[in-house]
Amino acid sequence: MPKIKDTDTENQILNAAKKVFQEKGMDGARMQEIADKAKINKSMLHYYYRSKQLLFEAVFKNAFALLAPQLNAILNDDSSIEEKVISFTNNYISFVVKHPYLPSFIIQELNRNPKFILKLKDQKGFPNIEKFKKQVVLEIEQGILKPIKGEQLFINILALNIFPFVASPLVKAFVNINDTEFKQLMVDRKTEVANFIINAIKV
Amino acid sequence: MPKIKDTDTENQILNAAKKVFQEKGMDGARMQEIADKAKINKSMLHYYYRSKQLLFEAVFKNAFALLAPQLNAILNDDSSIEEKVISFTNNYISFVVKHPYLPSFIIQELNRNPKFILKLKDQKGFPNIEKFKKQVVLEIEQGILKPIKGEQLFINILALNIFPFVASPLVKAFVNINDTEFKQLMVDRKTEVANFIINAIKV
DNA sequence: ATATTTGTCAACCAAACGGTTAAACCAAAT
DNA sequence: ATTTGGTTTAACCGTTTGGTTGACAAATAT
Repeated sequence: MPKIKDTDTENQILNAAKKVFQEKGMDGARMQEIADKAKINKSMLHYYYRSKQLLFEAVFKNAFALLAPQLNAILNDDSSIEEKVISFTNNYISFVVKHPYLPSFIIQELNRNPKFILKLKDQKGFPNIEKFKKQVVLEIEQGILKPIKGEQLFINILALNIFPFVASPLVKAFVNINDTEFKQLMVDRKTEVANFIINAIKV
Repeated sequence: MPKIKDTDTENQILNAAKKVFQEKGMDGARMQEIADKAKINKSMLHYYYRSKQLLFEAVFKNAFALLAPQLNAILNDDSSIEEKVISFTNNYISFVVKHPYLPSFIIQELNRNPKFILKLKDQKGFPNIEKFKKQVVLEIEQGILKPIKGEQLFINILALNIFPFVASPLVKAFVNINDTEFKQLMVDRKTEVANFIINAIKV
């Protein structure tokens, strides 16, 4: 071992690759731009990650690993559905503000290559809906919730939270607001969406 | 070999370009693939549309022109909010089944180039939310609806309807269902989503 | 019939792309 | 002091890309 494990370059590359891939997607990203942003020679990209595909997969898995815990919070936690809805909508907005390109990046790239998710599904920590479904059935039996399928409720929660960020240019144009007003509208949604869902499902 | 009155070529090109662009996006699309699919020489693409960018814009505007009337139905119609929600959720699913790649195509490409929507905003027929907002205020005053901002309600309606199609690979993986089950779930949503929204907003 | 315009194609082109190579570099081990 | 082996670089390579050219055929105008 000649040098003291110099993982710095590898990290610079991954950070630069994150930015470029998440902003431009696999097809739009250029290896040269990643190298420039990481301030290293283009050959280093291949030295550390062999190919564009493998570098991309490193970035993608990294991004997905950030998103998964957010979802597991609502799927595997032991609190009530109502509590889950409140905490999830609250947390998710803060999360997206930190990683603005992340949700649309994941969705866009999975649309480009839907088979890719199979590689992720096997890994532990991949969100699983079974516990959530049982909980919904139970709370309906207990007369807490109106009848609804767990799958549909989960899709609705995801949709109301994720969609405005994924489709933000469209939403801004339709609602006819600028970036500042949009940001405020999203902050308002922290309580707005939770109330909306709870009104919809509570008896 | 030109046959009798051949404006047909231009249409073949546009149809092929629609398929390729909507499936692979601007960056992933290849002019050669479009030419092959249209069964014409690659030079014809430039003869009729000058550049990849202009061909793409033709496809994009065409796609947007299909989506806009769907949204105007909920924004400018004279029926009640409840009726609008029911008819929109009902119609939208049928629409997406006919044009599966369309919503994610529009969203993806606007994320890639958000400025592009400014070109569309000027055109007449571009969805405008003002009438809808006034209607929401009115129905709240009349005691029909619970208090909610028109913008938020509109975003929620869009989200619940559009999101599952835009994020279909993700949804399929999380809910752990195959294509057939997903299709069924989407059909169920025709009534499911309408009920969900109405429960959430009706007094 | 002849000339002009429009439509079509095969061949070609320069630039950009992802990836490779071979040599230099440098800190630790001998 | 020399060897060693991971690290870095400039130059290079084959392929693909969007786009162009020039010749030519078909349709239309004269």
